[in-house]
Amino acid sequence: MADRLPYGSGRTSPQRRAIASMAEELGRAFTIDDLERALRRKGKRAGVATVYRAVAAMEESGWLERVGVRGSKALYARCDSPAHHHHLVCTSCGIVLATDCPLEFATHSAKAEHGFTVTEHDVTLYGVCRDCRPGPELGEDGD
Amino acid sequence: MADRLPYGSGRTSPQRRAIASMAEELGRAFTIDDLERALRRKGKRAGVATVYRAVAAMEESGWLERVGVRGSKALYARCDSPAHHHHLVCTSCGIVLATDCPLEFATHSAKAEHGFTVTEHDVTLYGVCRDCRPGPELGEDGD
DNA sequence: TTTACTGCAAATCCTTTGCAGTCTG
DNA sequence: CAGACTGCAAAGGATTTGCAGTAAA
Repeated sequence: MADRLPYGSGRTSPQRRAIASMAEELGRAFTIDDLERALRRKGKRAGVATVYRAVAAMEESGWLERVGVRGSKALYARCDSPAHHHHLVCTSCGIVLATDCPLEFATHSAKAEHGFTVTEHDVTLYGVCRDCRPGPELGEDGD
Repeated sequence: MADRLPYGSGRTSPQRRAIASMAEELGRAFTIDDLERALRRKGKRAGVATVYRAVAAMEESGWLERVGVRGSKALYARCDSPAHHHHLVCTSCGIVLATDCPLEFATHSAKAEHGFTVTEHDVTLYGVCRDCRPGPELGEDGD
């Protein structure tokens, strides 16, 4: 378990517990829809509104993060790291890796070149993770 | 005018001409709604669907770019630069500045550290441009 | 003349909200 | 017991689509 509560100061319930453990179990990026489907597959049901509300609470508590979009649906993922970072989302399996913020210098150059003060930024890198990458030299040297 | 046609190989029409010139005139980031409003203010009308379709055509032809979101609405801006780049969107006045892609190295490190091959990325930096920045030492030293 | 563009309205899609009922603390 | 949480269904907001009519080429 994490040392941070899934739903901030909120109350718990069978649904929220199921939602939290499913988010944990999925391990990778998911949409609200993915989550619901996964729950249903396990025989656990939760109304759409409940899932949206629970996810919102978890996001607010920092236990979950919005890591981009897939089509027109928001993507979320479990993410404990309190440090500022960004996400590498595999478009094949949805695994989410965290990467340090690569924009410190961009922020600097924006200021230097344009006098622009960056206050926020949205960054998500999409691509294919090691395990999903096809290719000849994908040996089983790793894990 | 630009040496690139606003709406690719499409046909022209009074509406599309008005939409294109308004996008040009606005100069900064706008939502479909902003655009419509601006047109109406000039006495030019265009149905929502028409604006959406025209903007889609212009985006596809590369004459316009999606430069982020404002709330739940997509933000667009005129942007000729054919080179890969990202946007600095002023949250105060909406001016859009282009900045070189700051992610080459992030892409590299993603690969080096995680074996992750970045194929796409969404990056928009929000902040305050020089002209909108408040503060005492906003001298007229620069350009 | 052909067929893309227009406009309106209906339809989608994702997400949020209202409300009465249930359950946690 | 008070108030959060749940679920259903209706509401919302942005964007898309169907269709008949108009107008570029």
